[in-house]
Amino acid sequence: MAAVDIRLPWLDKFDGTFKSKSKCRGSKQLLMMMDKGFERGPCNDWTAHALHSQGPSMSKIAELTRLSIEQSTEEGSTTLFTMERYTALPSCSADNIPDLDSVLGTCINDLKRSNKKDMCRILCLSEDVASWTPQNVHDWLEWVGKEYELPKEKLAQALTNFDNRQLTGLHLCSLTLENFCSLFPRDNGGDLVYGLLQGWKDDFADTFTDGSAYGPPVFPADTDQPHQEIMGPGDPMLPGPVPEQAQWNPSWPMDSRQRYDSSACSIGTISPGGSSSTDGCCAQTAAVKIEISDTEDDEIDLSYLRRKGWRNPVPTASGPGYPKKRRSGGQPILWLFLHDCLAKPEEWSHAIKWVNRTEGIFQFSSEHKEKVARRWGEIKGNRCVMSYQKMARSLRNYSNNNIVMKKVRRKLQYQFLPQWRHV
DNA sequence: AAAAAGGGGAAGTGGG
DNA sequence: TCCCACTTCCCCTTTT
Repeated sequence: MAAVDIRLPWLDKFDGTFKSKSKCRGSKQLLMMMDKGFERGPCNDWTAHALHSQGPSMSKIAELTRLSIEQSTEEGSTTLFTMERYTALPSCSADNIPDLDSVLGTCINDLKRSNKKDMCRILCLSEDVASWTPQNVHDWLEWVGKEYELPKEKLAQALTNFDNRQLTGLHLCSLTLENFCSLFPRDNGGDLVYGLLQGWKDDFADTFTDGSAYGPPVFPADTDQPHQEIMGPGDPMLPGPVPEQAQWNPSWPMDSRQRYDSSACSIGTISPGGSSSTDGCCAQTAAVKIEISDTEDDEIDLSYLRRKGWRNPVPTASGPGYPKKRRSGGQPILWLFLHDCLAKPEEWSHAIKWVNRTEGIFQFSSEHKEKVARRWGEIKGNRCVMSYQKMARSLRNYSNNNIVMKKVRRKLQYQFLPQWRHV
């Protein structure tokens, strides 16, 4: 097997000296080595050299870190893994050995944060979305539009919509996907922008925990509070005093209006304000619908997403990772189906449940995981009975697209990546 | 050592 | 015809 040298180009931004060097074999040893190599503190730099016996895991690392692998030298049947000068290490202890995912995840988040902080400086924005003025909202949308090469006319139209309503950052935080897309249509890239907004909020959420902004997530499953509409009364698009409940509440994604008619086993369109029934043959399962206009005239080329590689760091043979447009009547999507199961703990918690809702980590039950799989197979109308093994194969494909990752060394645990933690 | 879980290549399927 | 999002099969590795 060829040696693989992974270099993190952006690490050149960091100064510092190496603090530890060691070698090991196998993932466990790698983690232990990391544990020893890491030291608490804000600026520990390190170099880790590990000899892996598993080639595929290197591909996974590359996917996780949006890196390309350059094969360099042969070294027996091992793979050489190199990382250099990594800063902002997670805390480590004997009881809390970081796994590679979390370490690299921290790495990536630091970079994203760094970029966003730069962008905040350039645009004179607060990192706290909730404190943005209407002008800040305008500037941010404009920047996103340019950064992601959204069509100019469509962007201008959306900017006008936001400007006319003088929406502040707090309003922005409170918008449901549906409401957001009524101002910035999906076909014009609204869902992309909304996803970015969620990622932006997620990345800085822990910075603003005093309740002044969007506070820590509260989920229906975690509380006895009923699901509340988070916008004020009347026109949800109108600015004005935002009620206390208008803090960002990730319960938004499970708006009951965003469900597809599972009895038809297809993703349909439900008009805003309407309701959908989950009665019928598939009543016990309803995946979250993503409403997509069927109007061909309004369709735009979504290749900008592909060019930017958003959510699809590593090109795959099967194409980019951005969820494809689905027309009314399209096929159900697995990760949406899982979201829906997770949103119904009273029905599914014995088979699948959140381990950490904030982090998007969920787990299948060893005993009842097949039930989820069977249900999925029924919804898909498969010829054969769906098994967990086969469903898990599909889930593993999601790792190519950075939608869902397997939690390393956590049996039956998976994690939605930030953009996909809410639907 | 055995079972369960994890992993990935590759070909197939069906809808749009 | 092509693309996408799986599905299916198979076989190997890792973990428990």
